[in-house]
Amino acid sequence: MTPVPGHPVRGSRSGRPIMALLDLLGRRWCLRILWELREAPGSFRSLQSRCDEVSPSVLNTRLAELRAARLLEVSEEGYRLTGEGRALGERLLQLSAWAENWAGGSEPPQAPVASPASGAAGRQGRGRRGRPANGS
Amino acid sequence: MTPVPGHPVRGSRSGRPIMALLDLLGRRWCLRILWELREAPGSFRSLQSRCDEVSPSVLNTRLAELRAARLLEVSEEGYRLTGEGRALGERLLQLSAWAENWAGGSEPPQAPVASPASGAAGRQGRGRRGRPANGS
DNA sequence: ACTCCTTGCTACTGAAAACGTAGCAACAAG
DNA sequence: CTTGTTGCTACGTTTTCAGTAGCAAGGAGT
Repeated sequence: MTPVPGHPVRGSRSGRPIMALLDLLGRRWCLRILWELREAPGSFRSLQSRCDEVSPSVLNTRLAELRAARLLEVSEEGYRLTGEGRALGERLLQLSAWAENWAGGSEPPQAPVASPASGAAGRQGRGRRGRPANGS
Repeated sequence: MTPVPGHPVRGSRSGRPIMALLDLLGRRWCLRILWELREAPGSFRSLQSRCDEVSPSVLNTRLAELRAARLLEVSEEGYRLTGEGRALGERLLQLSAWAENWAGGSEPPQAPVASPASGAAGRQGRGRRGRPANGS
């Protein structure tokens, strides 16, 4: 089910547009697809290669969702953003600007914080303390 | 593995910060968590209820990732955004503004476009035409 | 017409991520 | 000591993704 503003989505039945958007954008490859199309429209297969060879099944699913959400459409030159999609793309561009700055502040990729690994959450002992979280 | 700007992430080995960000934000509940914390800090369980009872395992994973990404930290009042996190939150606010407009244009929730259902992609016949995609 | 190639997309299977529920340790209050 | 809350971990089920194979519908070349 494609999230559409105005009615409940995964994780929220409020129907608030932002929730529909957050659900839609929170799906894998969705942001990336918008990002790629923001630069230039493209065919299915071209888009697939630009998105690091994403599997066609997922790509097709995302494209269908994004079309249902009216963020992109099909044209002679392939898939491209709609007017609304382009407007959203502009916002994403600002995210990129933020990300550049973010990168500047976290260069040292030398085990900065422990990541919870793959599985469910992590390992470590058992319960924690009784208050906030493990101290900063 | 928590995506960090400066080195490869899921779906992109370019190391571009925007890719790390797109990967991070593309994970479920991530955007929502930032959104909720943007309004006010909160404890683990409070955050869990605000995020529609997200399962604690995923929440914990996301919180760990977001902390590793330095977007949020732990304080007396619970989890809260860092300076960078707050800056990102501002961008998300703009997304909300966009979403409101988006909602205005797509009110009619009466089977506007066929969603590809749950499974892999969809059904329908088999192959399509040989050109762009199924008409707009 | 007949190959050869490209494109859009579907099918199917195995792997990874998310869900959902249960429950423990560490306090705090009564 | 009992009751309640908080931060999380465990783990079995369900959903989503990934990966690969491949078909139908053109188009180009011959």
